Amino acid sequence: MPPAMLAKAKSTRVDNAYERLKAEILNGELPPGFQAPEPDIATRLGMSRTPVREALIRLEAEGLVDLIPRRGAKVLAISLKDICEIFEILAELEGLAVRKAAGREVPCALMHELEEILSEADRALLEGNIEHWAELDDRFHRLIAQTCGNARLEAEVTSLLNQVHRANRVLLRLNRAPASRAEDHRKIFEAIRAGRDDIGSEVARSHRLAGLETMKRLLQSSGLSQV
Amino acid sequence: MPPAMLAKAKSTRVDNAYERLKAEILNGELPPGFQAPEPDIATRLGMSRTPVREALIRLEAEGLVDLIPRRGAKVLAISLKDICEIFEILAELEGLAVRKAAGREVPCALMHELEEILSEADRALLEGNIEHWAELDDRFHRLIAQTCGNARLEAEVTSLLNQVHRANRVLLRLNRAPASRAEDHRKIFEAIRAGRDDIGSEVARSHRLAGLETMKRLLQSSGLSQV
DNA sequence: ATCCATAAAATCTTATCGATATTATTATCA
DNA sequence: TGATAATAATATCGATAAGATTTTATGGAT
Repeated sequence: MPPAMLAKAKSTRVDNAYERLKAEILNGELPPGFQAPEPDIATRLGMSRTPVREALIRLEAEGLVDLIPRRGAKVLAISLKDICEIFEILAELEGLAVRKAAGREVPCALMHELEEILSEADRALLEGNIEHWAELDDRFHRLIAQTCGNARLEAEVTSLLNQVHRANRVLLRLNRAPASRAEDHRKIFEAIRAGRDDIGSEVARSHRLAGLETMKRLLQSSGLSQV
Repeated sequence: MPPAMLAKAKSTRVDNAYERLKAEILNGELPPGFQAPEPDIATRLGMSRTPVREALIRLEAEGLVDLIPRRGAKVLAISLKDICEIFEILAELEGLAVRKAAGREVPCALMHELEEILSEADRALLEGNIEHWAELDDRFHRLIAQTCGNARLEAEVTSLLNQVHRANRVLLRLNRAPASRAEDHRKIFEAIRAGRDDIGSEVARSHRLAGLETMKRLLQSSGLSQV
C-alpha cells in the first residue's frame, strides 16, 4: 500500500463546481430565485457542462437547487411552509443528537470548541454584533450535530441547516437576538457535559421549536413570503 | 397554460436508469457488494454512460450505492452499525410522523389503505406467510410516513427505509414475525384515527427501537456482519 | 536455478469534452 | 385564435486524455 494514503482529496472538477456553487448559494452570492442555464454556469466556472451538471445533481439532492427541464438551474427559495417542515424535523433530530452526545464520551476537542463558541457568542451579544452572533449560532448547531457520534444523523442535520441557512441569516438580522437563545445553548452544552441526556434532548427540541415560532412571527411581520 | 400538465412524467433515460437500478437494488437482483464499471451497466441498460452516471450520482446521494473512483459503482452493504444509526433516526422520525398524522385530518383513502394492510397482514400472519407479511410490514411503514403531511419528513423516512430494505427482508426471514409487531401497527393506526398524538408517537418510537433490538439479536446470532 | 523487489509497460476506468438530436417554448403569420 | 416556424436549452452520445492498477520484465541476492 502506498505510504501517503490519508490525504485523498484529489479535487476533481465536479468537486470543485460543487463546493463553489454550494458556497455561493450559502453565502448569498447566488440568491434564492437565481436561475441560469447550464452553459452559463459552466462558462463562469471555466469548465464544460458535464461536471457542472453532476455538481448540480448533487446540489439538487441536497435541496439547494432545482433543475428545471428547459429552464436551467434555480436556487431554491424557502417558504414559510418549508421552514415549518424543516424545523419540525430538526427539532427531533437535534434532540436525538443531544441525547446521544450526552450519553457518550464526546471528544475533548469538540467540547472545547463548543465552549469557545459559547463565550465568543456572549461577547458578540454584549457588543451587539448580531451578524457575528448569527454566525456563531449556526456553528454551534452544526457542532452539536458532530458530537452525537451518528454520522448519518450529523449529515442529515447539516443538510437541513444548509437549506435554512439563508433564511436564518436574513431573519435573524430582523430580530435582535434574544438572550434566551444564548441561554438555551449554554443549557444544552452543560447537559451534554453532565451526561443529562433527557434534559439536553428536551432543551434542544424546544429550542428549535421556539426558533420556529420566532421565524413564523418574523416572516409574517416582515411580509416576506419567501426567503 | 397547456391543459394536460398534471401528467408530467416524460421518462428520460436518466429516470429510467435510476428507477431500474433502484428497483434492482431493493429487490436484491443487484445484491449488496455487487460492483461493476459504468460501461458495463450502461451496456446492460442499453444506453450511454452519461445518463447511467447521473442516475448513479442520485443513488449515491440516497445512500444506496457507492461510486468508487476507479472501481466502478458498488451496491452498499449494511452493517450492524449502519442499522443502529438508521433505526435510531427512524425512531424519532416515525414518532414525529405519527404525531403529525394524529394531529391532522388524514385523507380517507390513506386511512383505508392502512386498514386494509393491517387486516391483510393479520391474515398473512395466520397463514404463516412470512414473506407476504414482511412486504406488508414495509408498506405499512411507508404509508405511515405519507400520512404526516410533511413532504420532507416523508421523503427522509422513505429514503431510510430504502437503505435498510434488504436487511429487513433478509433478517425478517430468519425471524418468525412476532405478533407484537402486528399489535404495534394496530395501536399506531388506532392512535392516528383517534387523534391520540402522544400515544401514537411513543408507540411508533418504541416499535422501531424494539425492531432495532431484534435486528441486533438476529445479526449476532446469524453471524452475519453485513447484509 | 529460484525468488523477491523494483521499474517499465500495458490495460482499464473514469473524468471531461465537444457535438448532435430532441423537444419545450416562443415568435410569427394566416 | 390556431397553426407553423424558429429558437433555445437540455439530454445524450461517442471520443479522448489522464491517472491508477495490474502485469510483465529485469536485475540482483540467496
